[in-house]
Amino acid sequence: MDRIEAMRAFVAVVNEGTFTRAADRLDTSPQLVSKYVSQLEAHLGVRLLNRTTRRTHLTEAGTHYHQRAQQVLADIDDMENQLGNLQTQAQGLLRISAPVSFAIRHMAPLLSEFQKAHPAVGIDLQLNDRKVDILEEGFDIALRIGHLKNSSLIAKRLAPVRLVLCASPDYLKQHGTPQSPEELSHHRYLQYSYMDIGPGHPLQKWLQTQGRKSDGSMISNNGDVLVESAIAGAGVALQPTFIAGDAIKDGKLQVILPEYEPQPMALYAVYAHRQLLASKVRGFIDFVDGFFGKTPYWDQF
Amino acid sequence: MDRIEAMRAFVAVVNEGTFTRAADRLDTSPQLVSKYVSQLEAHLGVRLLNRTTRRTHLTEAGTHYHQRAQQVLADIDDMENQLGNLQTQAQGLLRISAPVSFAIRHMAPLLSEFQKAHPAVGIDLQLNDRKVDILEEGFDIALRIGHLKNSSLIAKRLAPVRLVLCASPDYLKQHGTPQSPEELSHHRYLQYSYMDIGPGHPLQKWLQTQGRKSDGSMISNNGDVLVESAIAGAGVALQPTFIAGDAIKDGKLQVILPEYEPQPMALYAVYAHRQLLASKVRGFIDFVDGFFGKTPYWDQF
DNA sequence: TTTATTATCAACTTTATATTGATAATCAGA
DNA sequence: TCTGATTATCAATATAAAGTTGATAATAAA
Repeated sequence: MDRIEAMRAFVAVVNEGTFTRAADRLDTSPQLVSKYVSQLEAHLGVRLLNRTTRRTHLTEAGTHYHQRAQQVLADIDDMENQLGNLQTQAQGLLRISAPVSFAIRHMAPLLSEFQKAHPAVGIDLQLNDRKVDILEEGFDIALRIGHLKNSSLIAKRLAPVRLVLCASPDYLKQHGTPQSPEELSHHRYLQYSYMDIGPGHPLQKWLQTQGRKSDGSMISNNGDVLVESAIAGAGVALQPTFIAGDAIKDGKLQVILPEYEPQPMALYAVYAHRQLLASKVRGFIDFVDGFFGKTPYWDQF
Repeated sequence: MDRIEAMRAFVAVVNEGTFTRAADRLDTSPQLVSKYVSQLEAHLGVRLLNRTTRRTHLTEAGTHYHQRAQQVLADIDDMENQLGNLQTQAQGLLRISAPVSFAIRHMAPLLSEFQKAHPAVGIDLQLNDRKVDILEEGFDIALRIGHLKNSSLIAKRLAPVRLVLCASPDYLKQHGTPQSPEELSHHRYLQYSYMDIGPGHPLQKWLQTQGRKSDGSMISNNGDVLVESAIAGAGVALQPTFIAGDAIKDGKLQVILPEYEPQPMALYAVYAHRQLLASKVRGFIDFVDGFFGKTPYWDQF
């Protein structure tokens, strides 16, 4: 027995006066209403209604139960409506984790446009370059850059992320512009801590050997710093275009060995499940999907 | 799906932290708990829990739902407990309808002893000689005297009700003591309005003919009055011993034609149903049953 | 890596549900 | 008083759901 339905049946009988009219109102048969009320009485161990074939009368217990049951049913309905609204109206707080450098440069317009479209959604944007556990830390969505390993999470590809080797024109004038990967060995590498372009790539060997040097080399876990260093002529950086794009466009950096550009990575939105997704999450995914286009503005140089 | 059980499962999972422990607490299988929560989510159209194999985390919707669901469940439990107590503890107001003359003479000690045994039960005693509709008028029990027609009501026999023909010794001295029904025709009958001893009885004919006379006859719907009149020597009365008993014992009235005494009627407790009887009603029925014994005290003359 | 724990799935058995038709009780009006 | 209409409930059956068991994938800890 679904006790909630049974309670609804009982309350309907009391309010409508007869089993038949209650059945009409609940879109069911009088037999079923009768059964429901009987089961409810059996469950409670109390007679709620004195019924003849022509009329029904509440017992003392029934009077008490009716009052409170009505309240409980109203509570449940209210609760479910509230959840329904939460669901359809896209409201609540959307917690997003995003990579530091990307977020600083490119997320402000995205978020402000999203909030224009969904005014009831609050946003909590946390910048992290480590791989957060979105469930454990309570994130709705994490934006990630890289080649994703398969996991139980859903990943939606949002934009390509090109990596380019680049250095300042001044630096290249001084040290020469490499024409092949081998010539790179004479250059200083501005290394990003978590860089991984995959094994087998022509540049891979250079990246690894440079990383091991300790003579005046530079490592950072922040791409902006490395790009700024490259602009200042400190060496060669392998960085995504969403960081280096502006400097390239302005002529402050020059792309080298473009024919050896690694396979592009991608920006992903990662979230926990596909079904019964809160609409604030659904809405954000849909919104950000296609926002940057196939060739994002930062790649237009 | 029983939504209440599903809510209980969800709340247990949240409070216990895992599906398995929740299942332990609810004495069921983790599979079932999982199913319940899934169904609840499907019903609500919202994901309530983000779950991995190792841990569960509430969603925003889940947090809201958990709070309110806990409240609703507590409400329901409280409501049912209250009804349970009402049921087991015999409390509430017991509404009784009883015949006027009987109640006046014999119910006070019964009721006061009953209330000693069940202090939480209040009594509303309404005196009526008409046949009340106990459901329509909201009575729990009606005491009735007579031969009951079968109906949908339950009738429990409580005591025999003997009818005796009687008159005052003075009256009999003046008019003679009848030795056969035929001799009654010379006597004045103090008639009770609703008297019916059934067809075929030797006295039946006399009762009917006397009732039609209009010369100084006496009719009342109250037996006390008729008995008082008989004591005063106004005529012969056919009245129950619970009214006339005292006067007979005191010698103020004399029984005549005892060998023609009608088949005894009975005092009945009439109530609406056998199952799920409120315990105040059950308690009263049990209490009054046997209270008067096989030969009630008013018949001991 | 291996082992243990956990949530969920899938298939099945058992139980409950809802539907239909029938019945007894009651009321209204003739 | 009788007939027809209304009403609650019963009984039987077809359908759907619940609950059970064993298996699987994912994760955490050893």
